[in-house]
Amino acid sequence: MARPNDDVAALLQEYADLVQISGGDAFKARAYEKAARAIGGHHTDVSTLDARALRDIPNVGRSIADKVAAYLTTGTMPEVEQARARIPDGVRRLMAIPTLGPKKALTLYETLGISSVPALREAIEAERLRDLKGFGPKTEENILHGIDVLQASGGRVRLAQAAETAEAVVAALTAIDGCERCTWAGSLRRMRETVGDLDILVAARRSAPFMDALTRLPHVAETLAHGTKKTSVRTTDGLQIDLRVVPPGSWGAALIYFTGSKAHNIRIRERAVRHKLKLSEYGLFHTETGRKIAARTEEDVYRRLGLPWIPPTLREDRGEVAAALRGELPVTVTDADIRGDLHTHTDLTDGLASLEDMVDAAARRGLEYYAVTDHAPDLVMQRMTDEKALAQRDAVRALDGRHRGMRLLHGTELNIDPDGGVDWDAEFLAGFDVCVASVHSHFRQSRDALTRRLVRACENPHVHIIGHPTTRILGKREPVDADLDAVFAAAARTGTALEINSHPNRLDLNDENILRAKRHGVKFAIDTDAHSVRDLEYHRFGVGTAQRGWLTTDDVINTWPLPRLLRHLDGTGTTR
DNA sequence: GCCGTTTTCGGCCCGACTGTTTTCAGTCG
Repeated sequence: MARPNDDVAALLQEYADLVQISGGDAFKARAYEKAARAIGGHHTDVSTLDARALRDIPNVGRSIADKVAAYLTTGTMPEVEQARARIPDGVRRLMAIPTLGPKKALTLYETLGISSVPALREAIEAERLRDLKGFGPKTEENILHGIDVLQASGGRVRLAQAAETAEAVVAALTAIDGCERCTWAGSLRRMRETVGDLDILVAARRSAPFMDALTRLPHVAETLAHGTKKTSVRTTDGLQIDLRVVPPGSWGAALIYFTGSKAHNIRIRERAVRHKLKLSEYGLFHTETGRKIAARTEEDVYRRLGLPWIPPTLREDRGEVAAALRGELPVTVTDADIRGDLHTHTDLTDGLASLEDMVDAAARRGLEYYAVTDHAPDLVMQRMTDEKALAQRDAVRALDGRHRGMRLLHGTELNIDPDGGVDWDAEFLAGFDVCVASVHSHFRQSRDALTRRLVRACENPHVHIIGHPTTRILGKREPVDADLDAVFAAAARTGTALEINSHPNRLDLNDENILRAKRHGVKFAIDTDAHSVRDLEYHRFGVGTAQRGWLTTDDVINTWPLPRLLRHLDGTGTTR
């Protein structure tokens, strides 16, 4: 279901992992990793490119280009197949456990025959790792904890993957004769950060063509159920898709029902009962007469319940029904409200695309301002220097004006050091239009130290935005343990915006933290943290998350017109 | 395996932290 680029990227990454595990040339593994990343982030669909054109992608040379071209024709890559035959896939999956890399994975496989995450947990609990060289008690503890982190996402997939699959399914089903309406519902429509399974809804008079079509879609691995009202399949990447076909007259009621959340549905059903009505996926009915009084659209159903239409992202039973009744439903921020991006990278540090390509792509997206914020020197591996930063500033200034209607800002993403300081002194920092500051190291300091560190970063007058404030990575790294209320208070006091990082692996701050921060009076920046042209599309996930946090345009600084934004940036860091 | 060139092979983001070990390997960003 994935796009060809992602498909190929996953395959190359898998090969890189297998090379690493089998102790192959580390530089070869690195080369495959770089090619995977380059292809994953490449803007054109690689299935439209031949071997020659593939070689124009940076870090893709003759060997990989030929392999990819052959794969796109034949559907297999022999080298990967051979590597798979030597090392079970479960061994590779062990590497998904934080703190467990290729060397430990191979040791576990070779000495104990462990080739799955559950088997590893069992082995640790049976104390079978005790005699293994290089595995002490702390390592066991870290692995067990890592498994917990990994499994906390419980088989749920991230928003971007779910959205991509859903879009493909909806496109396929919409093309079928007799399709009156088709969309996704469920937690994807509510934009939860992870999605357990996809709910697809079709309005049509006959269901069979849609049910059949679903089972025949590419990347469908198995059919779990096949009926007239509901069909369920599982994709090759393990995502379950439930399709329901409803009569067009029930569309609105069904959409509400299958969008959820369950708690929201219970809340509005209770309201129906109090009005002597009954709400189901088929419609809103008079309890006594059984007469249908609304069902065709969501608006109709909500209206007959005495409510305005409630955006799906608010339907979590967090007080949205009460707010709606008071007429105080927030007018939440939308994709169209986003005027700029204040956190992006280029290939000067770890981005994939050049400054020019990123800027052109931002202009195509209709942004009114765009900040380039490459990494600062303390993140040593990025090899940033004062000279490079200044040269980039000249390049940014020179490019400004290339796209009428889009203003370029030169910024940086600073590293918040263990004490809360950042890379450059005040004088140098003053030269940037916008400074994002983020934690990139020392994630496991004490709660007090982390809190002080983030508060101090907020108090730095040159820091405008705290990037990915909790540093969590879904399924990989837990949020840092800081007193977030203290951080939120400091951010509000100093006018430092907190980022809503839109990358689907981060979504940081998350909805619940946004709600808390907003109560402190914090302002937010919804940024993509784009490392490639394609990443610029991630804004919608950040916007969805912001909606779930009840944010309006007044809360989000990059929905503001440029003059207001610049005034705000000028005043940041001073206590008001 | 890629890149760049000093065109035919040498260098490849580099440093810090952790845990295990007793001088360093593995993992991470």
